[in-house]
Amino acid sequence: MNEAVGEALARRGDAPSSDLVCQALSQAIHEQRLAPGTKLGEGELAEIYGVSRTIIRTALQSLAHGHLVETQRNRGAFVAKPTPKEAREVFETRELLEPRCARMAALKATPEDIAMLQAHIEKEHEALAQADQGKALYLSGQLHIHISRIADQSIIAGFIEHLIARSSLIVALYWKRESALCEKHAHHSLVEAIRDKNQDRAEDLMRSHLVDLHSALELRQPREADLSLKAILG
Amino acid sequence: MNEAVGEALARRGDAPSSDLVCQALSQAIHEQRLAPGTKLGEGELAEIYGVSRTIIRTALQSLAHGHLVETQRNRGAFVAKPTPKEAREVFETRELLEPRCARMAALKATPEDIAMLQAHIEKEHEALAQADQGKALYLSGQLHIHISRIADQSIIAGFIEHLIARSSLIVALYWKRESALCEKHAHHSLVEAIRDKNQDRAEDLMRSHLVDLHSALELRQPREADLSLKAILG
DNA sequence: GTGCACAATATTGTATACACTTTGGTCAAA
DNA sequence: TTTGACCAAAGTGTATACAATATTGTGCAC
Repeated sequence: MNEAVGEALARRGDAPSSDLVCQALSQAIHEQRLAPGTKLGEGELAEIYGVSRTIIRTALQSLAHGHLVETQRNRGAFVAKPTPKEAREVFETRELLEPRCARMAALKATPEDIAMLQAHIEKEHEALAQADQGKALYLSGQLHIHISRIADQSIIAGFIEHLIARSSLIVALYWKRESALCEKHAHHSLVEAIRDKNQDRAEDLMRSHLVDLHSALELRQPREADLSLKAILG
Repeated sequence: MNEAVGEALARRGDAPSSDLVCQALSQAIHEQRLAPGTKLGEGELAEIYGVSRTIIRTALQSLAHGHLVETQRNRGAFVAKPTPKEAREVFETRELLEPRCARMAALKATPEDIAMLQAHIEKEHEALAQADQGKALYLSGQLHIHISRIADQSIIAGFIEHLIARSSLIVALYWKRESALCEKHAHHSLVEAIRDKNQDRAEDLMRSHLVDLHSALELRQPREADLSLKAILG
C-alpha cells in the first residue's frame, strides 16, 4: 500500500496558476490564434486571466525557455518569430531524433499504446472533417509527441516536444501549400508500422514524413510587414 | 551604417541580475560545490547575493527549466538528483547527438576555431596540473559545447549544452573512478581530428569518448542517505 | 513643414508585504 | 513510552507598490 500512498500524495494536484496561463498561451499559439510577433503585454494578460503580473511573468518566462516567446529587456515579450535558419534547424533536428524514436516505439509499443495512437488518429480525422485547421495542427503535433513517449526516452521526448512546439510557429510563418491529406495518410501508415513492430519501416516512414513536411515550407524571409521594414532597410 | 547602429543597440549589455545569480548557481553546481539534493532556500540565497527573493525565484525557475534544480510546490528548490534512468538517458542522448556534431565541426571548423579549441585544451591541462577537479570538470564540458557550436547547429548545440549541465550532476552522483588522463588524451586527439578535417575520425573519437565516460559511471541507486528511506519503503 | 528636444504616459524590473502551506516541537492522553 | 493533535516558526506563493526604462506626444526652433 505504500506505493499507493506515495502516488496519492504526489497526485495531489495543486496546479500552479502560472502553469494554467502557460498552457492557455501555448494552446493559443499552437492553434495560431496568436500570430508570431504579437506583443504580449504583462498588464494586458494579467487582466485577461484575472491574476497578478507576477503569475504572467512566470508563465512568459517558461514560454521563453521553450522559445515560444522572445523577451526583450525593458520592452516586453513577443510571440517568437523563428528565422528561416532556425526553421531549417528545427526540422533537421527533428529528422535526426524522430526516426530513431519511431524505431524504438515500434520496438516497445504495447497494445494499449497502439490503441491510443489509433484513437488519436480518429480525432485527427474528425478535426480535418470539421476543417478545424488549428486543432488539426495541434493534434498532428501531439501524435509525434505520443510516439516519442512510447519510445520511453523521456529526454529525447522532451526535446521533440520542444521542437514540435516551435514547429507550430514555423508552419504559421512558412507554410507553402495545404497538404493535409498527405499528412493524414502518413500518420496512418506510420501507426500501422508501429503496430506491426516493423522497426525499419517505422523509421523510414517517419523520416520521409518529416522530409515531406520540411519541403512543404518556403524558407524565405518572414512575410509579416512589421519585420519586413527591418529586413529591407537593415 | 544602419547595420552598425542596430548592432550597437542590441549589444547594449544590461545583464539582468537574475541571469547573474543563475550563472553563479550553475557554476557552483558544475564545480560540485553544491551537492545534489541541497536545499536552495529563497531567503538564504537572497541574502547571499544581496537581491530580493523575486530575482532568486526567477533564477531558480531558469535552473529548473534546465533540470539543474527540482522544485516542489510549497517546499522549495533543491539541486537536482538525476536518477540512474535519467543518467543513462542523458548519456544515450549525448551519444546520439555529439558524434554528429563532431563530424560537422570537422567539416566547418575555421583556423580560428581550431586555435580556440587548442587554447581551451591548454586551460584544461593547467586545471589538471593544479589538481582543480571542479574546474577541470567544468572546462571538459565547455570543450564539448565549443565543438557543438562550431558545428553551427545552434539548436542541437543548445540541447548538448543542456545535457552537459546535467552530466555534471550525474558525475557527482555516479562517478566510479578517476580517469582524467584518459579524458585528457581523448580531447587532444579529438581536436586533432577536427583540425585535420577528418570527419569519420572525429565522429568515431567522440562516440568512443562518450562511451568511455558512460562506462565510467556506476548507475546504481544514489548514495545519499536521505533518499534511501524512500527507495527502501517505496 | 521638418527635425529635434523635452515632457507625459505606459510598461517593464525589482522590492516589499501579506496569505497560505509545510514543518518541527510540545503537550496531553492512551 | 508512544501516539495524536495542536500550535508556533519558517518558508513559499501571490499580490501590490515603487523605481527605472522605453515609448509617445507636444512644442519649439529652424
